[in-house]
Amino acid sequence: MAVKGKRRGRPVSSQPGLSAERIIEQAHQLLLSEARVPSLRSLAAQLQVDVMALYHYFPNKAALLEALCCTLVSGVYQPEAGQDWRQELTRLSRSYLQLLADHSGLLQTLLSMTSAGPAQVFGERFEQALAPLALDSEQRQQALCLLVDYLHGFALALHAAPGALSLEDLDGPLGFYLDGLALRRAPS
Amino acid sequence: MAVKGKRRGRPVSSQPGLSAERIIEQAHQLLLSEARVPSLRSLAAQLQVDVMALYHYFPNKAALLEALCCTLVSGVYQPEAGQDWRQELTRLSRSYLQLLADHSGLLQTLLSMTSAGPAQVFGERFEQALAPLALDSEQRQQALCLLVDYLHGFALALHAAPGALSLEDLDGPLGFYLDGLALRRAPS
DNA sequence: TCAATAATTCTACATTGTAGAATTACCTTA
DNA sequence: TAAGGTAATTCTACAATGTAGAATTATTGA
Repeated sequence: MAVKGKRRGRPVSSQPGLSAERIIEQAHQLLLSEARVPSLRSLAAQLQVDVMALYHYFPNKAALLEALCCTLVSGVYQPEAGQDWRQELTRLSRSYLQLLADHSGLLQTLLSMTSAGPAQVFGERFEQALAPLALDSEQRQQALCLLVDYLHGFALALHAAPGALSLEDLDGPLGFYLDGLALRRAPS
Repeated sequence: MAVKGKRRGRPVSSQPGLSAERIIEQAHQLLLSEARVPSLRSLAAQLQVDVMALYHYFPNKAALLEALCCTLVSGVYQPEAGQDWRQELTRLSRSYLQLLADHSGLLQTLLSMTSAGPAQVFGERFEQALAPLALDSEQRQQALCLLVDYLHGFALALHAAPGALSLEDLDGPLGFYLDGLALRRAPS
């Protein structure tokens, strides 16, 4: 079914028309307003277009969601050099968790992307924020894994049991983590 | 549709018949063999029973999966008192992660259960393993959150990008975490 | 003996993602 | 300028899924 007996076939190209960008933007809005990944049908309905039109721009739903994920990197905090590393790492973590919480339906997609996604960017910026500590590369790697997977786990908990947990509950464990990092910088 | 024109209505009670236990056990086997949560139809097919028969034992699929989760607690390592806390915490974490990895389709269910599940049990046994450290309760709580959510995040990554990650990749970050804990026990 | 209740199958539906074909507009080249 | 190819769209259809509701048959308690 379509959007109400619209004329079939390619439309005249005067109107703005469909585009990958419009699709993604609309998907993003729906994701935020419904707080879950929209069905292709509801997405198509919002765009006043037949479902199958979406398939002209993306091979399948997963690809569409990946594309959406790629647009989210701007929400990841960019640490400033020269600032307190704890503060910068806290801001970075908060922004990333906020992003995950706002798009919790995308967690799976997020994690299955190997590059160019927010997870990747988080990793890069983590390194920047952590530079002042001058840890060796192995420790940095482990610290990153611990933090990023922790944040993913936190987001998952937030998603699975909403109400039982809130963003503020990040502070305690994050502080604990940061303390551990700090102790490591200055071995007695 | 059923299992091929089986006689309708309640069956004679000589045979073993269906039960919540049989359903859960079969679901568990399918979960392991297909490496994903089975559909109710495939589950019913294995049990040679109509799909709707399952609804006599569970109000819905989520409840069935929760019940399954409850049977998994036996897979969580029980720390022994008097042993090295690092070793015990490592064994505990490994066993829990293994459990999560073997049942990754259940992550969501796992986290939405408020009690009696493996997550709960992990928490309790974490406290036991950590007793020798004599941390104050706030630090214990933070340490637990950090670890458990980390493990959930790790399991999610394992699930979303299989092949990119393996269980051994736990060791680095876990060691990092344990070092942090150790530093905290003996403040200089 | 008979009514209630337990355990089951059958039919049906809404929702989802997606394949394949038909339709119409646009663009290039002869 | 006509024709053939390609781009962008709608339509129809299907399979998979969870689940509601009713029909059917056995068991049990009064």
